[in-house]
Amino acid sequence: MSLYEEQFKNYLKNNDLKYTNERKELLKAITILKDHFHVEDIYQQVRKQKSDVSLATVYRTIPILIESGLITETLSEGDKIVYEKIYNEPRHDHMVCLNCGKIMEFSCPGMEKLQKNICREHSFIPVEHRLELRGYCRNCWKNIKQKINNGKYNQELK
Amino acid sequence: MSLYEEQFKNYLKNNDLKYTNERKELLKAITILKDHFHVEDIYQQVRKQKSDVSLATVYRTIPILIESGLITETLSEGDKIVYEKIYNEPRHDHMVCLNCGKIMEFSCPGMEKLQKNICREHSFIPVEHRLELRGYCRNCWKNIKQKINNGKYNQELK
DNA sequence: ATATAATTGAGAATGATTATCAATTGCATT
DNA sequence: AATGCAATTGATAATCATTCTCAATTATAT
Ligand SMILES: [Mn+2]
Ligand SMILES: [Mn+2]
Ligand SMILES: [Zn+2]
Ligand SMILES: [Zn+2]
Repeated sequence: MSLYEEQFKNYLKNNDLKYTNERKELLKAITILKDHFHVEDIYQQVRKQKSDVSLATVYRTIPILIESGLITETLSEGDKIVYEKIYNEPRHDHMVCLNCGKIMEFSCPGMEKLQKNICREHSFIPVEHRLELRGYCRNCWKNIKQKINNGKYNQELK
Repeated sequence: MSLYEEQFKNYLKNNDLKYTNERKELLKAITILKDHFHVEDIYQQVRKQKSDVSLATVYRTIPILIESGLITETLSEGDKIVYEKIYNEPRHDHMVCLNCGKIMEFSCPGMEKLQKNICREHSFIPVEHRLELRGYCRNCWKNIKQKINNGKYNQELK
């Protein structure tokens, strides 16, 4: 039994929740998914596993996966929420390109330290943080500069 | 004419947009609103001004207010988005209490510097950032500790 | 005053998420 | 292994914030 499964089953047991086939499939799905994913990605992955888990159950299970420390809500793009695995994964924050939507990861221990100081100063007990840098990735910025030089920077970028 | 109005009218003119009565009322509304507010707060404020601006127009105007640099999308609580004024206001970030929802502000120049460095390292051109610390405010944490001591920390906190 | 493109309100539509509820199932206990 | 029961599920309806549609209105350049 993987550490992932161990962690999940422990959480379920401690909360009088059952380890159902659907939850087994959903656990498998997120272990397979890479990087950042949407609710719909999870749903599509269980379907690839030839399982009939309903979308309602996907939604119902997400809070459990979060509570059990396996995934987290990373950021929201428009109305869709982006999730990712966090169990045994290194902490990190995100840069999002405003043009192509690419998500890049980085980590910065110095920043964490500053955050802790600030919390102490305000008697605030931190549980989690979310830092999102929005701007333009190398490629998109190159394209934008080009269009500006050609006088084509009217309305649309893409 | 206030700086606020000046800024707004300039933006409108530069983009072939009209300075309508509805936009006048909405501008007035956000100058009156304090701190962090929701779409519904803006709508309620224009109604207090005895104006019949429709909710659709409130939604339509928000992107314009953002584009013209008057307000910004600060954070999202659940499905509702929280806005605040930024014109001539000092930059800052937010702490949100997971128990009572209180939003506290802070600023940290050191953090801004680190962010710039990271962007440079990744050839990322930053436009804006959003940092949100989630945890428990002084009061809520005090209550929580008390309940733990009394063995009452079963499910609900509040 | 006129022309024209932008704007508006009302209400329909969208789309992600949540709630409902009868049928099913995991699992602790005989 | 059979029983009992609370937890779970799928199907589908409901929510609710936001966006879209379109005919009627309005701001602004000339
Ligand atoms: Mn990530
Ligand atoms: Mn603020
Ligand atoms: Zn990009
Ligand atoms: Zn609090």
